[in-house]
Amino acid sequence: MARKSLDTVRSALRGVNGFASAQEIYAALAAQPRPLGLTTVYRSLRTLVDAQEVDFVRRGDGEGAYRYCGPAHHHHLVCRQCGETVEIGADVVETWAQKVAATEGFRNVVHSVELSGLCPSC
Amino acid sequence: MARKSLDTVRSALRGVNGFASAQEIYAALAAQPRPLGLTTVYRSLRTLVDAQEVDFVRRGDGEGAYRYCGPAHHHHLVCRQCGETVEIGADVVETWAQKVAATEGFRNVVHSVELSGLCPSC
DNA sequence: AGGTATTTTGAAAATGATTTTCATTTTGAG
DNA sequence: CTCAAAATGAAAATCATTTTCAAAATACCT
Repeated sequence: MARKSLDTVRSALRGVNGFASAQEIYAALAAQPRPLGLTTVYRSLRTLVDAQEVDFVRRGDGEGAYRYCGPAHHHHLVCRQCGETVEIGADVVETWAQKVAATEGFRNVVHSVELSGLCPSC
Repeated sequence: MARKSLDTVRSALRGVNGFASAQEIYAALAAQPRPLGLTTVYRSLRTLVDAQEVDFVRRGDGEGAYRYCGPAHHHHLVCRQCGETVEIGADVVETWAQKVAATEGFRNVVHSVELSGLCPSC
């Protein structure tokens, strides 16, 4: 499908430390010599998410945020005040999720865990 | 502030087993003898959330969902095919969340855990 | 009760992110 | 080079949510 644009979005996302919204990426690329249309940015992001190359979460205000994310699956603790994000390991949760799923007879279970609070500086 | 409408929304939410979006509550109340305006529904929900009487989370599609939340806090496992919902205890997660928060120095941490998969019948 | 200030409501417009439509451009195969 | 399929993006359409603002309900004072 996408070729050039996919690479563009991917590297834009890689260049970001943490999360970026589609709008932010679009804005960042607008300065570049070859800007991408908003439509294309959304399309590429979706492709990347489908390919599990990119993580997708919702910010508190409902805006979607994307992050380039290697193969590993993990979770975040985000400050609801300043947006500061900490990556956290969640082995406990992983195992728990599997166990619960098994107990209830559910298959193909995926989980999403969101922790939010106030970071030390807020 | 609100008086009648607050009560209306509160009981509408109580009558729901699980989560409901503002739009859903509005639609449900539209049938009632004294319907509430959408604006008022949103206003009341916000008030209830501020008062910590109601829980707020974002569904995957970005729509906000509200749940009347007595003292007990629990989680769900929902079938992505038929919508079947199972309530699950998550003591493990509760403790884990507290520990992680403490480790990172975050205060006032709330967590939301969503598990979804295919239920036995699907 | 009468009158006025304050609060509550909700219809309609505004916002903002995301998706769709669709015509144009680019790319690739033959 | 030519034609068809894939990719692109501008503009319109969606949709949840918020804001605006004027009318309606309620409270308060005399």
